[in-house]
Amino acid sequence: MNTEDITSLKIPVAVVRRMPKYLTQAQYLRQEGVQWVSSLSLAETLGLTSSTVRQDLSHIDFQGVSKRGYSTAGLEAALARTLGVDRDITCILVGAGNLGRALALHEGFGRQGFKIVGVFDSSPAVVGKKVGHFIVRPMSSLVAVVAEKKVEIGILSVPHEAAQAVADQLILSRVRGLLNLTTAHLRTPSAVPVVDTRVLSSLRELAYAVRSR
Amino acid sequence: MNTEDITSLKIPVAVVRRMPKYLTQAQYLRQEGVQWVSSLSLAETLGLTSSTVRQDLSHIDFQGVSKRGYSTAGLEAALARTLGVDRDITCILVGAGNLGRALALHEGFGRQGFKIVGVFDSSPAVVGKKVGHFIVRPMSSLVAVVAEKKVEIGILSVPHEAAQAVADQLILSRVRGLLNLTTAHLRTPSAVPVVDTRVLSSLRELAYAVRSR
DNA sequence: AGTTTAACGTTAAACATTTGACAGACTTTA
DNA sequence: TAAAGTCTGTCAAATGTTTAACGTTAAACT
Repeated sequence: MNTEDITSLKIPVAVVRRMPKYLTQAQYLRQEGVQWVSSLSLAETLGLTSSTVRQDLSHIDFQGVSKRGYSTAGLEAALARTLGVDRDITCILVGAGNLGRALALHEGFGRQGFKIVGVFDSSPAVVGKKVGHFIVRPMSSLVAVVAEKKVEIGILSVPHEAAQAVADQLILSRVRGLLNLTTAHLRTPSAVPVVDTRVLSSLRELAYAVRSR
Repeated sequence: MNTEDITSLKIPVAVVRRMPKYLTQAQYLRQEGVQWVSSLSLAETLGLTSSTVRQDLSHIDFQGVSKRGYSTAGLEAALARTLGVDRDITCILVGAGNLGRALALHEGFGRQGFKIVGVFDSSPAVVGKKVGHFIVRPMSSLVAVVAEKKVEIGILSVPHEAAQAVADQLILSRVRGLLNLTTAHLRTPSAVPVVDTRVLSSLRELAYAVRSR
């Protein structure tokens, strides 16, 4: 046996968190027609050191070129492959309140490969209504839709109180990961990763930064 | 001279990031009528170790009690004070697209002290329209509103391409911090902190977690 | 062709964070 | 009033992350 590909063996979480930023920037530069980018210039635009950038990019299966830097197109492709966003990912959204509807209507995620294939809500008042081109479905149809459409990711935008119960239903329906937009902390089996995007927490973190001076 | 209050001297960022979670949980428990909470039980519900919790809470100006733990009400108050969210914070929102409108309509932030006092957009097609009880204002009125209402925080939900320019305008208008909901990386003077809430980055991070196995 | 030099990739040191361990404090119980 | 037991606060070790430094590679130029 052979440690042939160090690259694919557990990338540090701090690095994984930065990878989407590199990807966004590589994508942007490539679209602007820029062909090469150096670790220093990436660092400057993302507020990091060039050393961190080089260290981070050493985890992906892609080489820079002396005196030029990294090819933007190559970097974009390699990062997308590493993150697993080089193929579409099907998602469903649970909770068709203001935030849920905003996300369902936002086309950017779809363009980046995150395809929403269903919008669910537990409230009979909302079920059956249209959100963009979606018709809001009842929670009872969750399991069937996840199975049929091979849904990988569930996006939660329900009220705090309902969050854990909905998360449990999503896990039972066999989604593979959760994006949590609620303020609740979700408990899941370790095979079902959760990433939190808490706007309220971010506001509070910002309050500290603004006021502790 | 005297190092009297170790508590108020630079709390590690990792700790500041967790404080909003402790606050949310303390608030929830207090509302449920729970009076005491131990570091172990906080740790279990938030997915941490009890050691981390005790270490973290030692940074706030509040003491636990042997054999009982922390008073939920006391903890809530102390955390709010430490984070600076014990008084209202005025915010404005720039970008009245789907996401911006959803946030403006979301009442939860207001209940937590983040008072939105204005919604702005650069598009003449949107200016003057209503979003909830707000009338969308033109960017030209930004400086005056920030000064008049003593706005501390600007929330950005504009398209990627416009983000830096809008951030610059917000900084000139003298907001003290930015919540960035765009995919752009914002460059600001160090006196103006930025906290990012990138849904797309979170989705990508989740893609890695789901697919790298 | 050879030299220069910009940039990468990697190492190791510095720094930050997390964790386990335990003394001491306080409540409870008898 | 004393003993038992539980939970905090803190220390120090372990782990994880960031950074500077430097050898190496290959493009560009003479």
